[in-house]
Amino acid sequence: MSLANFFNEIAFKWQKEWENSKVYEANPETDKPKKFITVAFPYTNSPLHIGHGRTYITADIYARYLRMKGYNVLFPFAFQFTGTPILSISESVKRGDEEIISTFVNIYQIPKEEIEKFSDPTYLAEYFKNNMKNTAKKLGLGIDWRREFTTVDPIFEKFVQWQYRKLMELGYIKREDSPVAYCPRDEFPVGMHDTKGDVEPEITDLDGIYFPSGDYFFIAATPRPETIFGAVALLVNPEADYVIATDSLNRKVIISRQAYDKLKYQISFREEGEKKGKDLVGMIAKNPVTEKEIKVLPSKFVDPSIGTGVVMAVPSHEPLHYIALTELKEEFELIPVIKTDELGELPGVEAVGLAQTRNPAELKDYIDTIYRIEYHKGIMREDLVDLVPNFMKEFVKDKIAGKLVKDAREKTRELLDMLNSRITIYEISNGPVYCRCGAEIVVKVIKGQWFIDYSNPIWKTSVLKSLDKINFIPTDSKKEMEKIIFNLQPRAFTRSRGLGVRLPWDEKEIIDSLSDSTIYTAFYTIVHKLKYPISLLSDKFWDYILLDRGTADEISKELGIPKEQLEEIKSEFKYWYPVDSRHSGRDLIQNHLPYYLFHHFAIFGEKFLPRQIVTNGFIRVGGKKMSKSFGNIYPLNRAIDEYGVETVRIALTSTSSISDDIEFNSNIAKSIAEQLKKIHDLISKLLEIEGVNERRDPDVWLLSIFRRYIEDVDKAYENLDLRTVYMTVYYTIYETIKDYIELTNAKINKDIIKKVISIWLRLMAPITPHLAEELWHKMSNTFVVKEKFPSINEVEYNEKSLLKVEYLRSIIEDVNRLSSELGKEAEKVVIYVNDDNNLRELLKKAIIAIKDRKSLRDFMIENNVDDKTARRIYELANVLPSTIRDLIVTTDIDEEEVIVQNINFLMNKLDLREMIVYSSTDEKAPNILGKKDLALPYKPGIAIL
RNA sequence: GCGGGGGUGCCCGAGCUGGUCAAAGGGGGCGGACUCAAGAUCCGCUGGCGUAGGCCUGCGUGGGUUCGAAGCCCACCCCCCGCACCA
Repeated sequence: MSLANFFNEIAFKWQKEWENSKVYEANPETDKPKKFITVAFPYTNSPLHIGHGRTYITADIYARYLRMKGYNVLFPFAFQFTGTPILSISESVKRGDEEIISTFVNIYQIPKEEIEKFSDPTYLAEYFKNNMKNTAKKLGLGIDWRREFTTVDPIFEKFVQWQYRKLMELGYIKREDSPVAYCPRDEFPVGMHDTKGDVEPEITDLDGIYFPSGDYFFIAATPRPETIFGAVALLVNPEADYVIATDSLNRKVIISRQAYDKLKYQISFREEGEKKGKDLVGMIAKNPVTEKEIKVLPSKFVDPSIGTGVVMAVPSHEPLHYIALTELKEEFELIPVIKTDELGELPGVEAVGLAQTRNPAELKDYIDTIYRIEYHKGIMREDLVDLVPNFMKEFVKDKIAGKLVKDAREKTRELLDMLNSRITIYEISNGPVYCRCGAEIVVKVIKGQWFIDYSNPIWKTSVLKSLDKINFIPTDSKKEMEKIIFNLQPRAFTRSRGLGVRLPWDEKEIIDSLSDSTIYTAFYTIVHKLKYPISLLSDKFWDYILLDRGTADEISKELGIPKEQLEEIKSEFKYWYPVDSRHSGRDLIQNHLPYYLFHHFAIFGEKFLPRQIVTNGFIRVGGKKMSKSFGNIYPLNRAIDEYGVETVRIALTSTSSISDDIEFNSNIAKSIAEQLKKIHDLISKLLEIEGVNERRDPDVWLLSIFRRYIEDVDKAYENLDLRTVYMTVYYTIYETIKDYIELTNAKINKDIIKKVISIWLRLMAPITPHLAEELWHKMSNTFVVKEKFPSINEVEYNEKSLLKVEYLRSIIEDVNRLSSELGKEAEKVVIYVNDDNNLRELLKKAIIAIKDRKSLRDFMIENNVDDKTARRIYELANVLPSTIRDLIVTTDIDEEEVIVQNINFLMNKLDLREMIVYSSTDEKAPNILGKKDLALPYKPGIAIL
């Protein structure tokens, strides 16, 4: 049987037992302190993968730890159905999309006949919900499943709608026009999951500037509106088609056909006529700010599909414009607009000279550099004032000339707006991007899009302030969160399609997934008790339960729900809330977690913010972040089958610190599995050995050292430093017990080993509960997962015994090291112990001084020693094993006596024929190999013969 | 640009509350055992010099703090990730 199967059989057995005994069903117990642990729930568009696993197992470990520490722990779970991807996948399946279907077949091994049914989005979501739930159970997550729900449950919809009516009342909802990526054929906004090759469409904005030309206006598109002062010509593509259209002010504008086809989704244009590009050439236009007359010229560089197909030429700052104009052999002016220290007066001209090329592709680096330097370091020239007509001079002088480009750009826009000469144009910057239906994605401006106003200064400030009340793990995540919240902008929170909750006041809109999942953790506390007709769950109901408004009598009368039931539901909410620890992946710091805090604050106020937020790093496979495009998604189920539950639980959570990414691969998993097997076998064997009853130094040493382990592991669990827990519990303790067996020559003390194993199993129970349970039942009939976490009071602590054994171990280690280095077996060993009491005292002082970070100089002055002695003693303090170093501060032993008492033990252990101990101050003792002089306190001189 | 995380030996990768750190663990390489042989498995070695617990070089580069720096501080170079309506 493989190791994976071996552990999985154990695991599944105990999972059944726990379920039968309802170990994880939590109900309010008013006399017991509670802990409420939640995780960010999964989106049900595919099975759980090992990335989910990390967050869920971490939370599970924490929940188990807290339960053992005596808390009443609630750890619930639910499923996110809301969102458009499920719909997109479903539609793709219906369409027979090979890419999607093969993902399900190859990565997730889903049967074909199931996939066919995915054309029903709800079926798909349900299918993956059940699949996920199964996997969660297999993982051993200790969840109270009575409280599971999905975000399309009618009760949940009621709950979310209540929340949004509250936000509306509070004035946190607003409407604005908003650009989105849009498929013109399907007629809906698209995201990454809707595009061919899963490309996220990115939107940038450009400025369209109106240049009057007789009865017409050319609209030139530019990313750098501030260079308008240097625009000395307009360029059009002579081969392209242009459209004449009227805008909302009834002006006749000219843009390319391709631009028109895209911009009609953003701006209300009405097509009036058509012109060839070459027919536009020769027209005279006017620069709207300088009012200079400029020519319309032909250039093949102008791409009619970019911007508006009309370009304002600024040869002074744009190398390509300079090239285009010089090639036309036209006379033109060079008007410098921006000055910088790094670039010359006319960067557009200079770049062409420097690059020694007229090829646009080769000039790209130069152009990027000019853009970057001018934007970040450039200053608008003072003489711009001379270029503009009188009525503009004051504005240009005050707001633009001499100002940083960064600021002047905004002011130039203002100027153009005052002249009614500017529009904003949106473009797909990484285009062309195609919809799965085949059509090219465009940008559409949605009129009156609903927004949540996260930029509201009072709301934002309150949330920022309240961060101090929350414990962040890792601590650095708080800083990150602060910055994100500080920069948080209003968020468009509704979509036109997909599964989810309808917006209560605009029922064709669906509240998007991140926005319906902001206070849903409150829902867990009561969902299992809400067995009422939907119609009864009015706003008054929620107000009473969650906000304590109104009286039970009043609500009971109005809704016909018994008063006692209302009171019970409310008190359950009050018992569990707020969340004590919220767990998620690190990526949610920039969206979900801030929203979670904003909404909690808005609805409940500061008192119900989560007490702690834990964010973990990602899981990498093959050195890369898991993603569909790398094809390296690792389903959790597969990992469990291949390596076993306990191995997966460790590999995904405990092999590195919480903020770091974890690499998951078979080598690591295998070595963990092997170690677990070793532990299993060792404990099983120890429980069978007869053992002795006498109590010797190594016995006391073992107990004493376990006291330290309890302390360390307890603290590590509390801080979710699972790496330390893992190293200590699964390796250090294992080695310690091996050492103990060695030290006692396998004559173990029965009671002591039982006690120590009991502690060991309880220390490992949060991380590997199944293994712990299996072994625990060899000693007891109770559930280890419900036992108390070990306390240091369970074991005696004797520093002297500790030091004695550590000292003997260090001698054994030293002798072994020396003899292996010499390449000869030790037969006879001579040991010199240093019993110079002054030196001992000094050493003790040095150890304390080092701990207190005292400088060498202070140490010298305080103890009246010279530089050389001080350095030597500092060095000695370093050389000592850390356990000994710590112990001799508070206790000491007579080295010679300890060795003499244990001389048989040492000789036995080292396989010696003879062993002699001398004191280094004994003048009669021979100085073999000069080792007598080498002896130092706790670091004896050793001669091997 | 802003924000986050990094640069470790032939390679991957731990360590990063300063001291058993010449630096865990793999992999690769070399040598050995087993084998007719190959594979698998097991053992040893894998910076240099030394061969009595030592010295030198060393954790991106250059400085600094300290009795002591891979770890802390400063500067520089380089790499990766995120930046919104997407779960």
